[in-house]
Amino acid sequence: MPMSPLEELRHSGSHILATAVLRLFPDAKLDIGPPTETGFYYDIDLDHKFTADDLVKIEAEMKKIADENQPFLRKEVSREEAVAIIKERGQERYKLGRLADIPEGEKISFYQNGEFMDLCAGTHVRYSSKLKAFKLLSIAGAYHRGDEKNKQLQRIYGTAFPTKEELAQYLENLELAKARDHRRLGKELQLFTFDTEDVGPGLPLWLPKGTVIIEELEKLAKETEFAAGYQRVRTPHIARESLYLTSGHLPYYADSMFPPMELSDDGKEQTQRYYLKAMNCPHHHKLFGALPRSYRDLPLRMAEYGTCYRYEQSGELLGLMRVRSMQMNDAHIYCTEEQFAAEFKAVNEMYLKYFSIFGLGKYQMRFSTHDPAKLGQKFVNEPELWKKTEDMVRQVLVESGINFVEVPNEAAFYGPKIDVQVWSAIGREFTIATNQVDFAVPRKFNLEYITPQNTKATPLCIHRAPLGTHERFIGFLIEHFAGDFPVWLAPEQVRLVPISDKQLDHGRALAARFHAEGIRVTLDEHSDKLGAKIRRAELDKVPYTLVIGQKEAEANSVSVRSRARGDEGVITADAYLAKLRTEVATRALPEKKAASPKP
RNA sequence: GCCGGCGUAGCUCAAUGGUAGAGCACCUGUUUUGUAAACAGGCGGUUGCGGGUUCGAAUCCCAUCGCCGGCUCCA
Repeated sequence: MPMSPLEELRHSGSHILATAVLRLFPDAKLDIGPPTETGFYYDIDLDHKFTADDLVKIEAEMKKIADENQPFLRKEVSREEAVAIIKERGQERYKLGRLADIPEGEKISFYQNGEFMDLCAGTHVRYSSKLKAFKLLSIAGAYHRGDEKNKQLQRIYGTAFPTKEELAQYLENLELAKARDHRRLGKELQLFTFDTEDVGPGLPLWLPKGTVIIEELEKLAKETEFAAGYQRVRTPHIARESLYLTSGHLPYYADSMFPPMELSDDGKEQTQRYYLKAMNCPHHHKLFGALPRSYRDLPLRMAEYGTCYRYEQSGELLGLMRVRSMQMNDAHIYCTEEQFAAEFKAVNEMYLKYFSIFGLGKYQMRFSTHDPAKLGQKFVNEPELWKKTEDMVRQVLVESGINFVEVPNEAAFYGPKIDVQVWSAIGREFTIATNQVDFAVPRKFNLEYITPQNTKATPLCIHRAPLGTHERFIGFLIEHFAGDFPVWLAPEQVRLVPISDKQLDHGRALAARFHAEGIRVTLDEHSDKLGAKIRRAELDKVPYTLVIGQKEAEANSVSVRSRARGDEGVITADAYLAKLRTEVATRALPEKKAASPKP
């Protein structure tokens, strides 16, 4: 596959990086150095631990190599010659394995620049001097071949662009992305906090302002689900071990669950194990099974914002995006095979409706299927059901005209699924929502309904969570909107700013009125100058600041300053309230489009 | 969990072996302000926690917890 010019440049950057590393550290053993979406890296095995200082030196050496204007030369060789070249260069530790990956019959090529020669399919820029705008960014550990059983190598990341201006722009964007990092904004805007000492890592505490967002999201979900014929249920946060043995989760996921609580009843020898729930489905299955069900009850749609706990590995925690306690926009739809397509389609449509509410334009639907080689291990051993349900899902996707990519070997153990991936402002990729088919677990729970023929049948189950978890979804929204939430979600919708203390009483009366209308309003009572109060409101990212001076107080009007549009002039308080009510009720998006940058 | 880096006041940061400091925030007073920072004073730290070296440790060493950048994982 030919590389794009940018990929060629970056790939050449990684070769030049390797050239420089070998000049400075001749003992380095090279593994692999490809271009990435944002730059390039090279994986290196070396006893010496690279430091930040080393990066500076390596970068300076790379600059020299670029100035040497080395041509990149391609050389095709036989497998035997390739082995000889690798050995001659003392790079057999990883490169022989990489050579073995090249299928018999395929061309084996090396690329040479200056004294450096690397096993490489290509392609490259013609001369090293093409590499003008580049920068080494970081050092990280990376397992050889991405397998944690293998040795961990040192990975040096860098990036390169055709021009210095583009590089500068990229680096500036990285800085801008930091400013909209949800961890930083969450702290600045007082949305949530962590107390890693006494509460624990990965366990977010929601401050009142963040809780407003949670409750607005739940309101949206409840309205939407009610309209779509869902029923709400509630279940406990814990269950006995047997529940997860029945569901089959325990053998697959015990490592990801908090260790069980052992309870002994009244000093009896026998103990009971309780687990914090990591998923809601088993509880919901119990609810389905709690009553006799008829085909007339189907499709039965059971919804709950369920709280789950997952023991994520410490290194995987990341702000709100990866946490150990989470509340999920969960629901399970029990239906017949005939109903499946319509239900699955309706769920996808609900996703799209939500995405338009949040102005989420850039997303990717991933259709995850099973791997036949792993039936009975990673996936339940039901080859026919896999095929049947995967065909059904694929058909719904195609019929709905939804763009998707199909990824084998990533299904849930109980059936195929669709994940919705989005990209955060920092370019990180997240699964924000999921929609899964389950043809296996209902049977384990002996879930049945009576068919029109008075026989018993097991329903299919659709697991779906269009708004994902509060934690991840809000983390994403913070970055998506850069903290400038639409008015309906904004923790503080209106800030009243009196020009002087003389308008304080009027301000209090107005605040009380707005509050009585259900508006989230505050009054700035500081005795600062107007400019300072405006600044404070801007920094707090309040969508509307209403300035009240002598004139406004007398006319019962307000001077409206919109965060998105600036000074909008004076209107009566009544007229403003009417506009605001509409904006909230329609869940209007902010006018200044909060773009979420592409990865 | 693994590799590397980093933990100083609510926040952003300074102090490199010799008395822990600044700006912002907060509180008080003065000011009464027309669309992004008025002025003055005050409060605030067992330098993440625990050991060690030293006459003396924020600073050096060990251990531990946490965070950050990646890797692995992600129902």
